[in-house]
Amino acid sequence: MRLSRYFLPVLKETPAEAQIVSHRYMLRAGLIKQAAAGIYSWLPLGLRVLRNIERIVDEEQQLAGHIPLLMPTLQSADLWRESGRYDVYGDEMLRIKDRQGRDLLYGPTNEEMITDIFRSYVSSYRDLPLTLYHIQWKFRDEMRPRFGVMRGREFLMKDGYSFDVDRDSALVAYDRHMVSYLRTYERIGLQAIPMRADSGPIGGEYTHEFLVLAETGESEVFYDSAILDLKLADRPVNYADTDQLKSIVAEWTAPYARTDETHDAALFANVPSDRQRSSRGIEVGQIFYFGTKYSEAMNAMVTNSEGKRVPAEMGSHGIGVSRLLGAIIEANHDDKGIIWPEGVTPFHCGIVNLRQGDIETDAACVALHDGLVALGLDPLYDDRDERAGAKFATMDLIGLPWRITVGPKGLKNGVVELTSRRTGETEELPPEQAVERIARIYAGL
RNA sequence: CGGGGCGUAGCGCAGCCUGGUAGCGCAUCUGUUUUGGGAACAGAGGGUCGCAGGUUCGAAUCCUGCCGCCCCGACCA
Repeated sequence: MRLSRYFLPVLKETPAEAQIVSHRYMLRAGLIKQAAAGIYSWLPLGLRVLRNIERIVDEEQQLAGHIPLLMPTLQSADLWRESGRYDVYGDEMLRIKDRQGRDLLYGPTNEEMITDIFRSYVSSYRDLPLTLYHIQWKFRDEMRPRFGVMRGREFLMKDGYSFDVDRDSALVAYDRHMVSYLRTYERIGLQAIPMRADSGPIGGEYTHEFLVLAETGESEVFYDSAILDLKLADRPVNYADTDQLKSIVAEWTAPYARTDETHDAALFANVPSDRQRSSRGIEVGQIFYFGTKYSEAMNAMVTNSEGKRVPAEMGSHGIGVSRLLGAIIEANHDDKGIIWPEGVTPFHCGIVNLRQGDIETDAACVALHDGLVALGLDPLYDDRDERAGAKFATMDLIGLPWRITVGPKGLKNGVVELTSRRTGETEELPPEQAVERIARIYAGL
């Protein structure tokens, strides 16, 4: 993509309303534009990142054997009356009337709708286990939206719902989700720690929140630093192997890690003192086994192997997709701008032409650009007639992890510069090798 | 929803207290010179001062109401 042909409205000055770094950079780098309190338009660059995250989440869910579908944003109030939540949910639910005076709502979550789909078609344990999920916009009319997409009213979320015939099998679904979430965050380039969460009035210990450590996080968290060393890395995961799932979950839930909601000072004291940590965290996902709350209320029954009709054992599991952008930036930035992890970067690398208009330099940039595109990569070529400083500032702000700098001086020696946004390290090498290097970096992703 | 603050050019702001027909920086456009880390000079365009009403000869400025946005709190992926 040529920058001169793209739509990238970067801001030199920080908009007054943005308080935290991720919000400021999202506005300045032209990722989003606020449409109303807690509601945002996704500009081209922001949309690219959002789609990348969505794609990774989607791929990992399907690897885990979960089935995608798509439910609407608008829902009829009837299902919510059936579950009893229409009156309970309160002002956070955006309620709408259509022209016939029927009560609709903009879905804040989808337990009712998925339970209705499930009960319409599934009646036997032979069709289980089943996990259905979608990635869809939600609306929760927060009292106080803030921090940009970290705490918007409209947000994109992957929400999945597991259905099983009994508790044991539902807990396998729970483990499967935890493993798939660990893989997802790792691919995105984030360290998200599963922490024992508060299960609320339903009770039970089977809920974990995934938190990204960041000063601007809204939750206070306490953990054993040993958990930071855990990595799935290239470990092969077989989702059919419930023992493997269980052992991975055991590994990640062994070190102490809790939010202030569930924090237990006595237990925390057992952690060796040099490993006791407390900090702030951003919640980017939650898994939750809640049993038969909705299946009983909405009569979602299945026949088990003994011929008995039992309510389905359910869990709901969410990843805040749009919120992840904010979390990624909070965890990956410096004073010049964003530093995207390779897994989600909107463009694989930037190409900076230091002498736009110089025939040889222009030709070298185009050759680099086309060479990368031929390998299936997506470079952003800054072909504006600007000074080097302005071009570098833009590249630093929008945070592409790699930059190739092309100028007449280097070309005289047959080299271009390859610079890492994260480390700032620069290496001179022939253009063809720069292309190969970029290709190799992205090969496994 | 309670408390506080803000709304003036695309962005960041001054002017308001003490009323007299709108200004600065950046950005934009034209031209010239420039070009290895946010260029210089010259010129130009762009605003019903959030909306409505009131006071006044006259309102960005004073008064009233409304709308929007931000911050702190209680609630949340």
